[in-house]
Amino acid sequence: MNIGHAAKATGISTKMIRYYESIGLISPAHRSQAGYRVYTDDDIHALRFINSARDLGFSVEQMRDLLDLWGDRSRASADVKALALAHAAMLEEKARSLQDMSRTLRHLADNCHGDDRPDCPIIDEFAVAPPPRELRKRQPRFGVAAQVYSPAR
Amino acid sequence: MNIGHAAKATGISTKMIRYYESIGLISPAHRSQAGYRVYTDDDIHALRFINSARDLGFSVEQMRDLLDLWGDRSRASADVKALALAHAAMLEEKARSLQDMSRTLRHLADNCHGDDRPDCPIIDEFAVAPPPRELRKRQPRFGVAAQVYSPAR
DNA sequence: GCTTGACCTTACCATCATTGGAAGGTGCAA
DNA sequence: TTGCACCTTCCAATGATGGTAAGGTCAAGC
Repeated sequence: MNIGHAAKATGISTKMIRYYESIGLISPAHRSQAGYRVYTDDDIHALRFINSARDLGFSVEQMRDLLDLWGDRSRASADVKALALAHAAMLEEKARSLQDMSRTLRHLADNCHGDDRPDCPIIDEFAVAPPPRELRKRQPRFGVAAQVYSPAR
Repeated sequence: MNIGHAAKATGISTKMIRYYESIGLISPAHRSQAGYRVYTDDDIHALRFINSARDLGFSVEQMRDLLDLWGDRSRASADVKALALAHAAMLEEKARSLQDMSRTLRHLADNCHGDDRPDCPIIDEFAVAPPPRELRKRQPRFGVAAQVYSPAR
């Protein structure tokens, strides 16, 4: 199976498959005589694993940990569970934070006429509110896959 | 007021202030004889506005739209409200998506012994689940500030 | 006046996951 | 043989941010 076929079979683009190989997330594929990458069923299995983990918001580094555990069947269960639960907690925290943002925005919008009058608290409050000396700790500017916990290695 | 002072007054790093200038989000600051950037109260006002919008998850492009509306007071209210509500809706959708991910993970973890036995559905289901021919449309791989709506220009 | 240290300047490079393109080689079918 | 779809590697860009290096400036203390 060549890389295009593997991409269709796993939902990961050929670009990303090569990238994952280049960063060592997956082991280098075997090559045909012409130099084409050739994928076995086991490779496909691993790529599907990666695709699922990616859909669940795991970062590449987290996937690396999961794949290590996968390879090390003897100690998989407990560690994987801990990793998954920690990740779930982080996802929930992100979700809460997004909801807070949304609530703030809707609150501002509620006090905005929405007609042609120029005064609108969305604009005014934004500008007026002083940045109080970092009580709100600067969030890592967000991307779901940010590493927030250091996983059990 | 020079850039360091402006940074402390607004909560935006000097790096980012220069960056925002370089991409045209803010107009170029006046310069002192020595070439130092000099900021007026109006500039500080704009930077605070940006800081608040950033905290609410707006992308640079979205902030650009908001700043345009800010400058164009005659039609601000309705457009800003629409922009804010659309953004709020997007934030909620992201939050829901994160919660779905979390729920899936916790569900998998529930069926994982968490002891030394090697079988753990977190691992097994990941790998087994086939990637059904793109029913789940590939999410834009997430960052809160992704442009999802095209704002009223 | 000189030194010191804190600030400023520009210009790069790195990050993370991903996409795009260019330039060239390969496989297969008509 | 031609053509097209696929493959290869390499290089660059994205967005928002952090870092660093090499050099200029300012103000205080001596």
